[in-house]
Amino acid sequence: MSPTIKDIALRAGVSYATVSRALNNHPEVSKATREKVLHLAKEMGYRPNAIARGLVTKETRTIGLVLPDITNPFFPEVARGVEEAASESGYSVFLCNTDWSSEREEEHLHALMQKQVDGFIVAPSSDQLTHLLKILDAGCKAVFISGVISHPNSVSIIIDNVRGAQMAVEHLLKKGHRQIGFVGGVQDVATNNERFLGYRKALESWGIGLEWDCIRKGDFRREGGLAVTKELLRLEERPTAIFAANDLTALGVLQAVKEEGLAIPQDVAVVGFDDIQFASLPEIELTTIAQPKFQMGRLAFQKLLQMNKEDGPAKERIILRPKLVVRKTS
Amino acid sequence: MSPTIKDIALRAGVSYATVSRALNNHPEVSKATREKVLHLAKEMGYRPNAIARGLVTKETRTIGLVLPDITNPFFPEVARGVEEAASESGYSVFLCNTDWSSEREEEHLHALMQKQVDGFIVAPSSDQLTHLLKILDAGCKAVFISGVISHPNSVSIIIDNVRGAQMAVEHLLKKGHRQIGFVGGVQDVATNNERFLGYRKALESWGIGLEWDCIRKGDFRREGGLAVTKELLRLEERPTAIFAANDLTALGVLQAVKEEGLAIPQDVAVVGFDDIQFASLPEIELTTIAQPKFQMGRLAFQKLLQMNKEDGPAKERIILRPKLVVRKTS
DNA sequence: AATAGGAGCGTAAACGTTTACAGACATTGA
DNA sequence: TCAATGTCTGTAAACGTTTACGCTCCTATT
Repeated sequence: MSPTIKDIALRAGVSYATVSRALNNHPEVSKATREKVLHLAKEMGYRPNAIARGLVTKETRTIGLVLPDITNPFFPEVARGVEEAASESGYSVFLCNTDWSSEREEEHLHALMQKQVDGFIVAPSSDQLTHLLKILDAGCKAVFISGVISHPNSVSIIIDNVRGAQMAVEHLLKKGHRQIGFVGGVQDVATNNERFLGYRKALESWGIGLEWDCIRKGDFRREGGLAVTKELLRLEERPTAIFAANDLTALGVLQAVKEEGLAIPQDVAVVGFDDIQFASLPEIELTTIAQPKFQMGRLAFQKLLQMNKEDGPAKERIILRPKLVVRKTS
Repeated sequence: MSPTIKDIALRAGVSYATVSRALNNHPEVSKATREKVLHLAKEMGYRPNAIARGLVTKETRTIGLVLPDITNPFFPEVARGVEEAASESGYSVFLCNTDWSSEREEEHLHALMQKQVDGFIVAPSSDQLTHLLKILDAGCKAVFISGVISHPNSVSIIIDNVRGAQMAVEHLLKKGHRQIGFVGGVQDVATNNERFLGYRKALESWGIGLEWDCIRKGDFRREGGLAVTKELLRLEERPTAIFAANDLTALGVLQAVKEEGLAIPQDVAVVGFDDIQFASLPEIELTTIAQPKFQMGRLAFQKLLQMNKEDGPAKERIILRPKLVVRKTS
């Protein structure tokens, strides 16, 4: 179908090894033949077969990006960073969506390994890390976004979730709130656990006891935040403020508050986490904790590339600083 | 590193051709050896090398998804549909982002071809279709989302943009508006052109002349909608309603109207296009034209698969029906 | 004039699979 | 008993590259 290196060799009257060398700018080929080959290649519409090349070089210039929910605006932003950095370096990226399922995550990792990706960027879908460790032990390189794994073949890029959550809750405390609810995300996910921990720490450091009634789990999506908050608001002692584990959840919280006929932030203050682009809409103006999503994506790819080049063990942990963005919901 | 078919063959005491047959469930291998091979494969942690397989079968079980802006919530929804359908069938998907650049689109297509993808799903970034036609002529299969290309190797899945825009504008007309602005998206994109055409048709059929001052181009993002609408609202005869080429733009329009101190929908009514998930937020309640994003993604993959199986020329054109969703901004 | 070195190129092996073909052996039917 | 058939397996080629090795000239050095 498409011409191969042999077809070019035939017409150029040289061996196909020479063609390969010419195309790859190896020095040991004469100017004359290089030009002849290059010209023929263009003329014949030659496209190198990356599969064949990958088979021998053991480098596919391909990475896997495994995300829990591409539908959550936090992740596309990260993905864009990854994709941009990757394509600048001539890499392509496989996108995998897990729907927060550890099983689907594992399946995807399997598939990607078989496709011989040069590395993984994964935002873990659960605390079930055994299959992640397995691929690292198998020699694969990976960088983890939001979720830390200590392994020589990996680097973790995380925001300080505990600190971020603490900042969020302290902000509410400073505003005078004492009854602060927590609407969590998917259970057994590091992100959620850490943010909950930050919530606890903030309350503790202010000498406020945990009110377990005020602590609910959602699903990191709007629907969960909505449903769970409705329950919260019907408590006898309803919270005067709510910290949501992420912005999507916070949007659900806002909706619930509104539907219960309460005012924001007068009756109930709300703080989210992520600072997705929709948090800044004038109709929303959600107070939240910002993370450098796009940069995290770029950084993740850079680190992965770096690990592959100089392949001394990395085991790095990059901790980014969260930033409180105060808007109108608090 | 990882064991190959030959390693298994060695330990099983058979030739590696037999191992291959056993692993692929070929009928001509005895039950005994099949079981021995399968058992050894599991024990040794064998993972087939999809690259090597792809080289001989010329099937990589891999497709390319080329999108203009993964950051626009419309596309992740489509992507999720594609991804889900793909992984159900054992396919992986390359994600490519073009930032609405025709050049980057072409670069991505190049790269994907070299990686021997089995097909493309692309939402064209411009009306510059020559490079798309080129890959089709080269024998690649593709399905196009929102953007129609007539070629035996392609099928197009589009929503009837003209009709949708018409519905949007007619809705505004019925509400009594006569001065209706159009805030467009990126220029020379089919989606934008068709929606503009629908806008014109609606006005014409009601006998209303085009007011070129009321017609502006944005960038399919919030920023564009915001900036451009500010201009619109400062016209002497400012529009009483605005049709935005997509929801992201509409969000910018809403913001502009708000910042100009005008009321929605009393002073200015707004209709968008896409029905992204954030359009339904209680704080937004954007009237818009809905498209079945997730289903479009799934369908796109199915059609692509189908083209590859029964490879008679397809040249299909699937036109989906838009749906007007009336909310509070009109 | 002889030799060393280098430039340019070809040969062949390798990467890990799939698969056409052929061979070995057992089974069946006459 | 022999041929014919069928079942299972092995051999080898192929997919499109890269690259180690070696060969042939040519040039420069002594």
